[in-house]
Amino acid sequence: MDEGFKALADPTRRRILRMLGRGEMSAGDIGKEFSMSAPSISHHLSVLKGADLVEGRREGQQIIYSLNTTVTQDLLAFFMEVFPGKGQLEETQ
Amino acid sequence: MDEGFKALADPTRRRILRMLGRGEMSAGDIGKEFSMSAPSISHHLSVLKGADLVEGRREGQQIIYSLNTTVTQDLLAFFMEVFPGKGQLEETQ
DNA sequence: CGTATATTTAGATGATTGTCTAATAATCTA
DNA sequence: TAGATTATTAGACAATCATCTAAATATACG
Repeated sequence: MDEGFKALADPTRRRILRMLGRGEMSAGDIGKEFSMSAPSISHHLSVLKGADLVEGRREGQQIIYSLNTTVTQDLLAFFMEVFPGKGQLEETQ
Repeated sequence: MDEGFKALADPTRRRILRMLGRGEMSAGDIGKEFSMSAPSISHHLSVLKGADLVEGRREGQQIIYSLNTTVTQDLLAFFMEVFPGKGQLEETQ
């Protein structure tokens, strides 16, 4: 879970997760939305993959990335433990 | 919000948050549960305070720390945006 | 096969981070 | 006021991190 939180600590990676939350994308298409070199994006994708937050599959020349929700529960569980009763967004005004 | 996620990226700080989730504690009592110098703990508390995740008040010689939930919603909102429908822990098996 | 396209890997570099010891600050009490 | 206790600040250092360019890998297509 440490890797999960570390992966979330970078704004570029959080933005990538938000993008993938709207649907899967190729590495290249992800990179197009950032003013950053392709290797840097590849590095971030690798960190996200290492944290099991995304997964990638090859499709021809491209690699298609999508969310991997397997560790989501672990991350949320931390919030529930620390901030009980805040998980349901009940008190969002 | 960036500071919030950065603050969560360290296991010592997450453990401090869990401890404070069970009730407020003085800096010294927090430090006693770690094999780490007092200045290091103080540094972590400062990071947590800078991220608005905890707050501290002086009480005599001690400084009492407690959770500050003001940014919890922002952090949770990120999860909701990326992983919609996972917030209620409905699918926890 | 040879070239173009898509992506990753390798290696370098500057910035940030976590930790430590030593010193400082704030409060209490005799 | 002097000494003890609690906690922070200052400064140093090694490790990690985000980024870059250059090179390598993988696939597609003529």
